[in-house]
Amino acid sequence: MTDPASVDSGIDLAPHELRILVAVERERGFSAAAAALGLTQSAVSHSVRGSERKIGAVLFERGRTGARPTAAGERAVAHARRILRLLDTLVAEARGAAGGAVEGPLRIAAFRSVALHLLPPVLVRLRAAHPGIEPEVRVVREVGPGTAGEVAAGRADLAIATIGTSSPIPAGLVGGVLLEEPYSFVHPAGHPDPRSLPLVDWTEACTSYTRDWWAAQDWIPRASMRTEDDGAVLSMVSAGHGMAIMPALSLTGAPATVAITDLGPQRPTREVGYVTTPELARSLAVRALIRELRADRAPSGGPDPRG
Amino acid sequence: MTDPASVDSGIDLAPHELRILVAVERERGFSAAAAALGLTQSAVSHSVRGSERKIGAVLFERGRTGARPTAAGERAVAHARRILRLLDTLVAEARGAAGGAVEGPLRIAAFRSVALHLLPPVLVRLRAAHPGIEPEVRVVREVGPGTAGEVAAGRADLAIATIGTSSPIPAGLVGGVLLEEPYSFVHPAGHPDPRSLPLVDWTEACTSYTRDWWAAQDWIPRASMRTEDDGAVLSMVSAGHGMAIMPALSLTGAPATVAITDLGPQRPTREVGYVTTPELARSLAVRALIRELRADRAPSGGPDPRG
DNA sequence: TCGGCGTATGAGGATGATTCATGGAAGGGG
DNA sequence: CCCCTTCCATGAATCATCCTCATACGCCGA
Repeated sequence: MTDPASVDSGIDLAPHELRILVAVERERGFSAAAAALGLTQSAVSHSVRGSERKIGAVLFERGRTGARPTAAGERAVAHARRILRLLDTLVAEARGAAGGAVEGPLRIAAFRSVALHLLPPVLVRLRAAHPGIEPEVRVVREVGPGTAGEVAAGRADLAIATIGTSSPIPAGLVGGVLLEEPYSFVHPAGHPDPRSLPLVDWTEACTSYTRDWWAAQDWIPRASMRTEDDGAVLSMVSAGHGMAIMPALSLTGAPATVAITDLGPQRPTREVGYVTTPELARSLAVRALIRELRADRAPSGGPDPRG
Repeated sequence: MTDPASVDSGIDLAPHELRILVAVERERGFSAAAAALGLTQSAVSHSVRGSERKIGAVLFERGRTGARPTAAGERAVAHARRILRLLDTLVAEARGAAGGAVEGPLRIAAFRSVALHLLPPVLVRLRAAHPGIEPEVRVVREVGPGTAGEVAAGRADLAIATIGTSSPIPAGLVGGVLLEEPYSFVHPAGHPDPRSLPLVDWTEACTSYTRDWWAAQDWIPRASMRTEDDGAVLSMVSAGHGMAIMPALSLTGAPATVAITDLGPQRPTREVGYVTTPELARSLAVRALIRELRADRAPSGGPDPRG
């Protein structure tokens, strides 16, 4: 401290310190973070204390129930995540530039219907083309920050998200539209008057997309029910308890007990696309995945919106 | 490689290793880098060797004349600079969040006319709003990678660059347009037939912008001369040795010995904007600078292109 | 063949990270 | 009220890592 030359030796945080900060924030506690990292609680305590001394600010409020980040801690953790990701891409890109194969983990955030029905064949082809890539799909609710929020927070490399005027690509991220899928009218097969059934909705339903459509209809649902996810909606409809307006992806592999009716040219639609960071968009693994996603979309028709 | 458990302990490079890579690239040699960092040549050699082992690629070609980066090394060094910068901002912003102030250096790359005529009032207001910020402007020729290249290489935090179809924002970076400035016809005041004078050009002139305009004109310059920069162009014109087509910023504070003629509605224009990395776009200092840049642009008219 | 200029390498010491063992503080039952 | 659990903090010992010193290697030009 007294010697100015001694300052330059250690103002910056080492990667393991950054990892510890991120883990403490994620696990909401020192002990839990230590367990998650395979370290001792003491090591985490020492490391956080050292980081705080280097930075000169308290990063976590320690309490009875664990540790929660302060305002300074929030910022530090957000930067830490991005730095760690850049460190990974540094290694990956340098390897790639050296002529090596594409390899390493690839964290994908997707909502349920995409993870179940769109990604599997894509990832099969991706692994066939690039055996070194290890895709990890995490299902994320498309509410709040949604899947794109996972990318923004550094917890995912690429997100499959609904893209539109009401949910644009977040600032600082890049992305593109993969497919525009129509909503269809789903109802129990053989029901005499399915429109009299209550409407079954779910939390992630993009109501803003369908609201305009409802407003233009001459019939409105008798009642409405809300369920957990689109799979549950399909179960309800299949059991004859209601009808629903669902996007095509959620209807993939629907049982024969439900009937699907096209809503005609005025039907509502939603656009599904990918979102990633500009950095990762340049990485070979992410580009390979986007290529496969596009190749998957291509046979189903539609012009290429790519620039 | 043989022990899988040993892999997770150290794939990522420590800050001091990144610093050494950057120094070797800058100093073009291990010994010179060691001297610059106050280390031993042996330490640099060990460190680079360790980094190469972790990455799995040769980063520098060693020879009797020193060391030069390979393709993999180029990428690694560019990432290293950006990571080191992010580490600095992490500390600075965490301190700021705790103390309430934004502080630290802010490296701006700009071409000559912007540095002379656009930035000064902006930086005055920036320093007034955030006394802790220390802006450092570096004048960079807008040729080759240009100012945006400085950001991509991690040598600047934000670049003022010309943005257009022929020079888009580089992949992996983000940016926005600040102003669209017209080119004007500059000639010696009082000259009877300025169009008969030779055209004075300079290295950075965005000839692609003006070329189309020339093609649509019914008069072509008699001859052309090339000078060092736009300031020299203005001197030549002022001395009566030629005429030129120059953007508005370069004409700020032009002497009374030159006359400026508007080229009418068909005049060529160029767009001037900022370019930064997605990570730094989230930092407080960069955001404050962009805010002041926008505030400066606003009074001169034009809609806000920002999303 | 010999300096001069680069880098590579091995051994030893300093620096720092992790662990072990222990202490303190705050709730929640009995 | 006491105990028990669950957190985090702290000090000393252990262990890994980084740095330096000394030296070896390769390459050029005189």
